[in-house]
Amino acid sequence: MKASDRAYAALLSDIQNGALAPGTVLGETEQAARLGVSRTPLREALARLAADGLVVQQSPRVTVVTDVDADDIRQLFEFREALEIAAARLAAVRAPRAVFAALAEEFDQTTLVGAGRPAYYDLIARFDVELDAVIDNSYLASALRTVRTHLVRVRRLSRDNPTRLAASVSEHRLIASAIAAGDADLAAHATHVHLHNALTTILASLDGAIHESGAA
Amino acid sequence: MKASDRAYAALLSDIQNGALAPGTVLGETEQAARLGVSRTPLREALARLAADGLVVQQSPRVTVVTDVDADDIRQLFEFREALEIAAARLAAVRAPRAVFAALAEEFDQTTLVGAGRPAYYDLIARFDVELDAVIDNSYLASALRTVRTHLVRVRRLSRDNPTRLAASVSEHRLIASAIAAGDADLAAHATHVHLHNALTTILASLDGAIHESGAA
DNA sequence: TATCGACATTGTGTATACAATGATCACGAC
DNA sequence: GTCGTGATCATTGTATACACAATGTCGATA
Repeated sequence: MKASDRAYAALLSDIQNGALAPGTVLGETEQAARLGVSRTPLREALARLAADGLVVQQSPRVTVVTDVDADDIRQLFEFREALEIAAARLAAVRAPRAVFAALAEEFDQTTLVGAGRPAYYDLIARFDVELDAVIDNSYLASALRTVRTHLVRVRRLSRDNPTRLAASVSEHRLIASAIAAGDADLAAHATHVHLHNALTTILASLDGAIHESGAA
Repeated sequence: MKASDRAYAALLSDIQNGALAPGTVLGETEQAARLGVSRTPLREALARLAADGLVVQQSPRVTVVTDVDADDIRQLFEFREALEIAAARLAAVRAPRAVFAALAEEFDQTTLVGAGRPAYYDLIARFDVELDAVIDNSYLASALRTVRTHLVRVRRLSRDNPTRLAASVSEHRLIASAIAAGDADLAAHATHVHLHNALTTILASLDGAIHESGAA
């Protein structure tokens, strides 16, 4: 594995799990030493992170980890909505019926069995992979990848609550079955509803966290 | 100006205007020598072009200029439609009325006067800038920038015809006035129509070019 | 005491040198 | 004659050295 890949993976992970908090200044020399690579591959890693939007060059002198505030989340979800609604419509038109019917069934099972959180996230991931595959659009796929990269941090901010998780499973089931039925409008609207609910929950959780920290 | 910026600008320009044709292999040493920079900044430039999707690392050994075929154009326009419809809707909700009313008026004037091609492209560019500004969404803006970068090459493939240009001005006028009126649905649908017409023209022009070259 | 200037320190931008990997060509064996 | 194996060569990946720019601090002067 290339040193630049290792550096990118390490920095990405550190930023996503919060080890490198927003606002942290990433000096080339410093990070190169920390990760055990030289400055050249580290610069490449930083450039990739900058392209992803996870770090930003504030001045030629300082590269910092980007912040995640409520307005960023708004922007991210506006973008996400545009992409995922388009994706859902395309999938409804193009997807082989069987694939998403099977996924809908699995979402149904997950609800009934009440499987744990990991199982759900795994199922969601497979749903995303299938979606990317049937959409057959590298631009959309690439943009969705960016969105998902940022979502990892957003999810970390808002604690996931079990009620929301159950609702989310049910919403996914509807989206999958709409795609399976070839109903583009329903797939689009169900996606819209899903994202609206997800955003509402996240913002509420964020407000709660602010109030708590304010009270503490 | 940084050497890496110069290299990026030079390569971008060369790719967009066709001096570096699709499929061209870009060796680091070779291009560094050609552009008069060392390999380090050139690598950075190549990385940025790869992030833009204008070049691709086929193997760790060869970086080539990406091809533009009909399927790529389909993908690009699916993506563009998702972004621009979302952008039009957001603008209709958020834009100060006056700004886009003025733009609509200018599009109207352009039609009447029959101003030349450069004036139209200039007006379009200002429309895009205004759109980006009122949308206030860095993710959307960044994705739209990528789309526009690719569109430059697509436009080169299809020769622009005057009839289409006139229609395009008229379509833009409607989009601008819909945004000015705060009518999100109309702005979205007018954008949809505009992109449909643009794509149709491009694909037709592409077919024509193929037949001609086949006949020649 | 406050402000301006100069110098030092730190960190990035670029170049170049070195190491490693992959490809190609030639030679030999089957 | 063809296939396989090895060696050489080119090209990338990484490291390091050097140059330049920016910022901060210290001192001197007003």
